[in-house]
Amino acid sequence: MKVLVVEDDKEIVDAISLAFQIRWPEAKVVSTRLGQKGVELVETESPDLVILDLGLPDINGFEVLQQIRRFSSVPTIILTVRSDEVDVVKGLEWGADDYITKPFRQLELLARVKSLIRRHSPTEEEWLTYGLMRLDPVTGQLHIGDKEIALTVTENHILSHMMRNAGHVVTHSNLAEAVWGDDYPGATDSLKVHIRRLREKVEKEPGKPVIILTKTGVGYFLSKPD
Amino acid sequence: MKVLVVEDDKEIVDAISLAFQIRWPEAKVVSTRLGQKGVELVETESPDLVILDLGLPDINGFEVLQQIRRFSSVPTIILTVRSDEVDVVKGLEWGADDYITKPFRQLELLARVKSLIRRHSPTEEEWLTYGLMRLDPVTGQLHIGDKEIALTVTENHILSHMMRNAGHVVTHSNLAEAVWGDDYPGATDSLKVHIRRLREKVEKEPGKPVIILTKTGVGYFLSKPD
DNA sequence: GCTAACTGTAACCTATTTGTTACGCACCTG
DNA sequence: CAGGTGCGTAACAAATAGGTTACAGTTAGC
Repeated sequence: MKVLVVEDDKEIVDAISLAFQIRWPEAKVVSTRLGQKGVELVETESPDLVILDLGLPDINGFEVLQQIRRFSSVPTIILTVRSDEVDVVKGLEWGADDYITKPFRQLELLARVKSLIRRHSPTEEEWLTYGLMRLDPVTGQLHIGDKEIALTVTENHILSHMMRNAGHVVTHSNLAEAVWGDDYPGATDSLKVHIRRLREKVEKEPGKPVIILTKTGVGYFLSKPD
Repeated sequence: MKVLVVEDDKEIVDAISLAFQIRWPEAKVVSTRLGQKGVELVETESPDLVILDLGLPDINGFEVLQQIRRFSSVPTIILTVRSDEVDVVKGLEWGADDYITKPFRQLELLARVKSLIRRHSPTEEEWLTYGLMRLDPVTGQLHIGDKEIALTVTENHILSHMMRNAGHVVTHSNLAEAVWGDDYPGATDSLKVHIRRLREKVEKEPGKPVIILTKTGVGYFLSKPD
């Protein structure tokens, strides 16, 4: 468990360190007072959690958050003296997971940290459900009613991504990214083949799909479950 | 999107409903003043989000949360008048995902809700709204009241451009540029065909449009909503 | 190292979308 | 009222996107 604190006020850093020392001694706290350095440390230290002050001496806290989010989804709590609601909204919209205003109480900080870590902890197993379908995205086992169907990894990627966006259209590029990662080869031709194969497994009549539907020119979406 | 509010103070319920109505109209708000009823509603209504007051007339809010957590991991925000830190810590440790203290600001509530929902469904989308119409310009899905209509990419270009210029007349050339890019072929004849097709999807009587109106010699515009 | 399963490519077919054209109607102008 | 302009409408043709299938290369498991 490693925590990165990006904060220029030494007192605050000490308070945070102390809080962890007392209540969560096995956690390691790393800190820096510069935003730029903070971004680098996220990369080199790969912390499990970032606590980020919005008012930094070098660059704006939002800027730091934005840069971090370009390559990492590390849980991040923003810290602000201002109780200014605009900052909070902005921070959350830019990808922060939580915020806390200074002055804060130790207990509250730790409770939020704990809650955040729990949410991100990989132990939580999740099932995706949609209508009658239940999918374990870890194993690719799909249940429809009492039938059990084994999906291949690619099919699993596609279907789980669609189920996570239940009811909404997901674009071709979105799906392609979910399957082949950030930059995928130009030809997304195979996508339609995979869709066909999925339909073969999922639909009664693959030729007349009622679950996996097409949005021409855009992508695919799951029909609304009754 | 369905929200369950468990709260006995009618004013608070109204405030929450109002906040959603204004800023997130497609969300449905269900509420009850009793904790026991709240637990049942989580089961029967399967909301996407629960907002739970800790001070309820029948049973303690923690009790409610605990019972919910026995069978559901629905994202839950707890609501408390007390800024008492112990409550907050306890709530978060018992499985709440976030908390907010009364009195709260609409923006903050919605920001937290949005952040929480986003964690549960990763696609964030921006909607264009105008009167009863809501359009997702990324996918071209259009909602009018409870109807969902699929627009083609061209129709999507046209309508989203008009919605972005809500209430103002957009010229033919403006629209043409929005659809076909900087320099479009001379004949914008097809524009009127697309307008016709849009009206077919959007208007009750496409022949007597009341939403997409013509400004002869200039272009088209959206009628003022109500 | 062999087999079965999975994946991507290509060729061909079908469906949908888009642009074109022709024509009708309303309105304006002289 | 004749002629012109601008928009609406419908039918058709072209272009594009998606569906389907077969096949071959790759991978995984035994």
